[in-house]
Amino acid sequence: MVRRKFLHYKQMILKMRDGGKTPGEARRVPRIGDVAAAAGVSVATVSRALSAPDKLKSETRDKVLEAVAALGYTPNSVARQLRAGHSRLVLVIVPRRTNPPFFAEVLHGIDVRLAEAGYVLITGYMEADDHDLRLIELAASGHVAGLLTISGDLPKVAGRSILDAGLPAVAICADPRVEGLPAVLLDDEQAAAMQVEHMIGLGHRRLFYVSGPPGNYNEVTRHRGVLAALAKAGLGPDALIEHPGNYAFSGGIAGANAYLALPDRPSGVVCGNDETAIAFVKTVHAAGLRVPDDVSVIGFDGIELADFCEPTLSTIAQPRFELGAVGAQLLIDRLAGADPADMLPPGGKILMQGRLLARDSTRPLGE
Amino acid sequence: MVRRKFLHYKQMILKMRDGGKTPGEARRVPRIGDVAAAAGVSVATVSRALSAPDKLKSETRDKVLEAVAALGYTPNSVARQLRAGHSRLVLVIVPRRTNPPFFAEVLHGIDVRLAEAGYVLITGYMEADDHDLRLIELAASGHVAGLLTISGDLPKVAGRSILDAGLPAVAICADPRVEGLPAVLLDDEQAAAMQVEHMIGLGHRRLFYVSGPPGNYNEVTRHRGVLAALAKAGLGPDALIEHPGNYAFSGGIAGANAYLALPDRPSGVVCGNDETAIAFVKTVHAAGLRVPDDVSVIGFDGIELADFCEPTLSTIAQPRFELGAVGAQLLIDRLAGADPADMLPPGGKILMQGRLLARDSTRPLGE
DNA sequence: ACCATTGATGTAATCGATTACAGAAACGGT
DNA sequence: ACCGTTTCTGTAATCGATTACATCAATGGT
Repeated sequence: MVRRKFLHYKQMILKMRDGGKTPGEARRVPRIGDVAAAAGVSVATVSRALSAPDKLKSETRDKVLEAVAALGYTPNSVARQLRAGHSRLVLVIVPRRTNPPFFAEVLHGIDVRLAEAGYVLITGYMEADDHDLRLIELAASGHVAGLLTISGDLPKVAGRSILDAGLPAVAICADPRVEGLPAVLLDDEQAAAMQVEHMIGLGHRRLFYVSGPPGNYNEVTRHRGVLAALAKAGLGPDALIEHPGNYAFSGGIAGANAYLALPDRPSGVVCGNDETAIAFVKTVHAAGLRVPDDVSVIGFDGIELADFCEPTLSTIAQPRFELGAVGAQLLIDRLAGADPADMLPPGGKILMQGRLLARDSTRPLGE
Repeated sequence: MVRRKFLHYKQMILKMRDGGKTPGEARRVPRIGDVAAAAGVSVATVSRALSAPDKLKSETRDKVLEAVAALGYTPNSVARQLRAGHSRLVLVIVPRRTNPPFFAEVLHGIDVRLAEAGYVLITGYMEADDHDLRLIELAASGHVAGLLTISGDLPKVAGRSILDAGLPAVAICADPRVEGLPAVLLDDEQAAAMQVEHMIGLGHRRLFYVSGPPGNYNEVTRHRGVLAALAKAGLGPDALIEHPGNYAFSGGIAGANAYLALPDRPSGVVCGNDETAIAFVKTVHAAGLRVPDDVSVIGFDGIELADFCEPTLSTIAQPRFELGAVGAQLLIDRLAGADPADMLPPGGKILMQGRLLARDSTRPLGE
């Protein structure tokens, strides 16, 4: 009896919370039981009307669907998810402030593909070492079905990795080098080689290289490509002067200042990404050098903006949308139960090719 | 009996799904019951050890926490959420491909503030009319606690709005003009007036205006500011030639072409945002005009890049991080039960001020 | 030493949906 | 008309955690 009274009170609070201030307009979110009552059937029938309509007599089904529409009922997906044991949410780990124009388009590819397959995307922004625990707990909490990372790193705290949650995961754009983690990547080595070959093809024999962050997966791989291309052209490593960058404007400025301070400046500059290249161009311009007359500069990524700066930037276009979409598809297949080994080439990675965009920031040496 | 057998089988499937192929390594995700068994206590005690530690004898608590650590237990937040009736997820509606450098920073502000308050952000990308239903259903599904929109529009399908779910919501950067919806906005009218006043202060008496998308909230408000500033300077509306834009590169190109075709070109150009301005400069440069020698151009937003193009772009800086953070805080307060009326000025909107950045793309007329 | 009070822990109801099984109704064959 | 199918719908168990209430132990006051 006392118990019943308590429940009644609790119910009132609930009503007030859901509805509004005036009791008259107290309109709570309808539950499956409300629909059942309105249609004069059981909750099981309502559930079936929505998820397996052909199991019902058409007459009953219509009655239920009418009630659903009248009440504006949407199934509570939290309850559904608890019962079903799996969710339709995918967590995407994104580096927080790095290179928004680039990652926005990768995300777009991911989002479009996930949406088509009925999944919803949760973006987890990750700073270098910050906020990791929150994402790890989110992954372990049963809320999400799978994991994508377009950041080179994965949240890790005190030896606890986000992968410990055992979620199906796929890496996009950068490879965290984790055993068994499928990855969709640009062929960075080949693409970086294209940068260098372009320069060499224009007659530049000495190059300045503003890299990405030392140790970064993409940087390491691209660096290998740069050296390989030089070697292939018969040039030794002394043909290359390197400056460590960070894939951001600030790295381009610092790189340019280092370049300007050089006694004998190379005629070609290879940058780790477009933002770096744009900042580089801007900085050497300010110092009185002209691009491409005095120095040729090439970027990497092919962001839209590279076509809107002065001069337009030669660069390597990444298939950003496709990288995202293919990565998302890989995860969708795994969530559907496919074996990664069946979908991937032997190395466990899908490599996509970059495309050289030769524009105005590079030109033949001495012309 | 038969039932028991079925359950047993189901359990096996669960084990295999959670664990792996080899029965030996079948490691399922631990539940609260597993921890209770391991610690030799009831599930209630485990729950209390995690959420109300001081209600337990320290001895018991330690025993439980040990078991938690040993098993690597993380509470299933789906179950928790179902029981609690509310979640820690906040859905942010973001325009899909528009102006990534700008929105990325607003999102950053939102994310930082939400994270501090223990919330997790879900990004719902929204295209003009696409994918709306998915977001509406997500909002109505009980998964999210609140709603932020930094897109001018809100998902709406067949008369059903995302606000019908009754979630606490806050608008940031753009005002969907919905009764009772709190908003954190730039003082667009004032900011646009600053653009014009800057131009007039430099002696430009006739202006070309590449607007945002006609009808867009920001555009409408800024347009009002432009006209007000002209009137204040004693200039009639014939001092302004308008071209409808779209806040993207393409709008800047189209605007520039329209400008170039003019028989008598105004000496000052006011753009709806920085991307538009950058594309405008690029296009008139290609046609042989020089900025700022032949024409002064001012942008809007203050994205990082505006300082890295040639010439550096005069613009109005928006406090992007703060807009996001303040908007997030407003929602957090509402979720904590605060009355919006207590937090907001009478109009229901918090207006933040823009800041003029006078750089190289504008200069006194005739100098 | 006994009862009252406080404190610690356990039992079981609960959140809202799905679904196995049971039971009822409709149908067909003889 | 009766029985066996098939078709449809209802009852109740279930997902994993939280928490009101019950219960039991320990403590203190007299």
